[in-house]
Amino acid sequence: MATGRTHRPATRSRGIPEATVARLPLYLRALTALSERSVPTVSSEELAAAAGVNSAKLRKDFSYLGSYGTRGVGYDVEYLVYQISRELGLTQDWPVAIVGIGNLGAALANYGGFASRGFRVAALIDADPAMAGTPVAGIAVQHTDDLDRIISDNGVSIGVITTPPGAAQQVCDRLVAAGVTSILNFAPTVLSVPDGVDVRKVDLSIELQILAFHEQRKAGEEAAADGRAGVDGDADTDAPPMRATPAGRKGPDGDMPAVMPA
Amino acid sequence: MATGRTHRPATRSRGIPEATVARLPLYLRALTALSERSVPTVSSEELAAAAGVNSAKLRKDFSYLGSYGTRGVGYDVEYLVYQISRELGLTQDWPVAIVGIGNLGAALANYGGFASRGFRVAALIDADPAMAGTPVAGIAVQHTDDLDRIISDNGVSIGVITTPPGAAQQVCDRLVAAGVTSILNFAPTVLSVPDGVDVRKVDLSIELQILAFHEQRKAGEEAAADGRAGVDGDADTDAPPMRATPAGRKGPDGDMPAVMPA
DNA sequence: GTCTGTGAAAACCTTCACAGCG
DNA sequence: CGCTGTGAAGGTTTTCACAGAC
Repeated sequence: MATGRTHRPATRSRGIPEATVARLPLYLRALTALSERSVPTVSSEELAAAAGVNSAKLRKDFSYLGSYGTRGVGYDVEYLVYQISRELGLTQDWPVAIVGIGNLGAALANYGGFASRGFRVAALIDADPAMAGTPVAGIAVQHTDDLDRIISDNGVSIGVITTPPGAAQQVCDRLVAAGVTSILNFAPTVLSVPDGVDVRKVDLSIELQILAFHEQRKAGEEAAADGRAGVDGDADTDAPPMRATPAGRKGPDGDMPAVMPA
Repeated sequence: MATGRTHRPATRSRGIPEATVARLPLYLRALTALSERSVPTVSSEELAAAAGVNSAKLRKDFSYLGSYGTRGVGYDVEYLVYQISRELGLTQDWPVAIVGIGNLGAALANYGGFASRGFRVAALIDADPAMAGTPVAGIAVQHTDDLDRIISDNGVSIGVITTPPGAAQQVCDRLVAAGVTSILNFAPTVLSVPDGVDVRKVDLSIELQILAFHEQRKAGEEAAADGRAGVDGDADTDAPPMRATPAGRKGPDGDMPAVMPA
């Protein structure tokens, strides 16, 4: 068994669907904003608009948590903030360790929204001995050699990996061995972890590629719209970067560009 | 209609399901690694393992693109790389503008994996006049005042927002007005955009909250495991941060913590 | 009357399992 | 044989639409 279990078996964990869990933070953020403006109650319609979902979905989501609304009125903002926080486990504080203090790791360490809701950057870890002791966002960077001790001493169960891709799996293994059971991975690598460890990934380049897919569709479907047409940057050589050896296949379009020594 | 359309209407765009599109970049990355090691062909089983999915899913995904495999053999690596790249629109080059050159924006500008596949950082834009002209990752930062011109001059259709949350919607509006039709949003805000504009969001704190949810579940279900028990950091005051006015409701557990002057 | 909570229907996604090509 | 491609089955998620609480 070498391939990583990345996603949990979906709907489990006391009945709340995974899709709903993924939206609770959105609701919480919208509710927190309302709370700061001292808005006492909110309807499913309003809250849904603020969170960017539709109201039927929101009501169904909330129905998994319990009956927290009042018919004809809406939801009590403070009360919902508390219930969702509790459901998400944010009424306790989660010490987090960031491993790999390059540009991105430092950016995350400095990110304010981090600490705001239940999370606390407990340690910054890097493999570069020259960085040890350097303060980043007010926290001294520690060396990878001490990873085990740092994790245990701080009771860290959530780790963030911002190392180069080549180091990610090794760091992951060490984090897991030290007791981390949830990992947020920014390295563009598929991580293998034992059962019981959760991995979520954030991947820049994947998001851009998904956007490019849709962007291409738009360009293709609306042949020539109107204003601002092809103002192209400076000379781009559009040469297809391919050389390969396939045989005749059945594809929807564009079979292969250049030389094919089949 | 003020609330932003964040997700596309799902399966459309010439039949490829959205879930499949989201995995194509994963396959592409795994294939690129194989290609660099000069592996000529790969089976669905092997490729699936490398991409962290199961093989049935992978085969179904590929079936939406066409019949690109050879029974009894597998898939030609180079050929698939090309087909997926083409499907994702990566055979052309996409100039990208990053708006908001703080820690995160700078980190993205420096991120190598950016340029590797079809994307090119064409412009860095920031609202701070003091930053104008400063080179970041070898590119001079330009001022927000020139946003429109910068977008048009470079033919940018994909924008990345890394501003503080308060500025995000405004920047978004300006990007859209200038012709951007795809946005990658790192600010923790729900963006409103007109139809036809795609928004994807990357949200740190949401990912952490989802992990916390599962982490809490684990802690709750395995009452007291064994080794490394509660070594807590320095004194944390665990006072529930609540004061509100709800009435008796039906929830699964923990109705509200402290003083309730209902 | 208003707005929640929820069964039922519809859409979507994943997994199974096997026919059939090489 | 081995491995792809794919109907069919099984799950999950979204949407609809309305009964019923306030």
